[in-house]
Amino acid sequence: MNISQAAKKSGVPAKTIRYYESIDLIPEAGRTASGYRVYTDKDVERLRFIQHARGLGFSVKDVGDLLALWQDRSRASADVKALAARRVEEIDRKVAELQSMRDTLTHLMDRCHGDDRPDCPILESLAEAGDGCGGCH
Amino acid sequence: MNISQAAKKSGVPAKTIRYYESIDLIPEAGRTASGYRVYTDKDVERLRFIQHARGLGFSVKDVGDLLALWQDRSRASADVKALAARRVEEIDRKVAELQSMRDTLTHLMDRCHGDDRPDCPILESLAEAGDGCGGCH
DNA sequence: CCTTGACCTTCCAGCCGCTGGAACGCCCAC
DNA sequence: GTGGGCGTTCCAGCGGCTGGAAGGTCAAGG
Repeated sequence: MNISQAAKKSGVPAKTIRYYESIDLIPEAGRTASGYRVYTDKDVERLRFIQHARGLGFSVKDVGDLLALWQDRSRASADVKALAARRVEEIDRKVAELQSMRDTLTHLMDRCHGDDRPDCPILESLAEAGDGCGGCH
Repeated sequence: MNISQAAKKSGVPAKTIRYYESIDLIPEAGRTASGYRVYTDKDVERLRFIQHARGLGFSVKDVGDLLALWQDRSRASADVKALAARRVEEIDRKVAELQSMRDTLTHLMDRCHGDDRPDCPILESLAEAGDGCGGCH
């Protein structure tokens, strides 16, 4: 099958497949006499694997490691689990960071009239604050 | 004061200050006879404003808008509040996405032994799943 | 006065993970 | 044979910096 069919079946855009090949995340595809890339069902399976892993937010590098583990019949499941655990930690850090931004923002918004007067604690806080709260309490 | 002092006072690295100037987020700094950039306390104040806004995750473009509103004495606080509200929405979307990844990952991890056997529902799910759950229930 | 070393300048490259577009070739149906 | 829809390559750009090279400047110490 050619690249656009592999793209459709795997959910990975054709451009992205070529990109993955260029960074050696996937092996070089076979070619027809005229230079078109050719994909097998196995290739598509691999692409789907990648797509799912990326969907869980794994970096391309980590996806590479996951692919290697997937391929390796003598892998230890502990290695996979460790990768997943690191990803969860990463997510937790990001969520905590976002939540803290959210808390600051909503707090400031509560104290802002939001009308046509210029008076605005949000701007005041951005101008003054070190702690995101502008010494408001 | 020169750029490294402005950097220290504002918390924005010197390189980043130059970058902000290059993308016109801040006006061109004054120069000494020998070409060194010169900053005033007002410049530092602006940089601190930027730093705080970036710390709340506003894009550089949005920071530009916030700066403009800050400068504009006849602004409506509603405009600022709207920007903040959009940022909160953005955060909520991101948190929801991360949480859903987290849920999938922890669910898969629960079902993975994590020992030296190769058997691993995490890899199986990545290989099979459309829903991130590999038809496990 | 000269050297040293810490600063400053500019410009170019690279990070990540694609994505768009230009400029070209190929293949099939009409 | 011609039109359009595939494929190919390569280069550029997104955001938000960050690192490094190559060179100029400045203040302190010998």
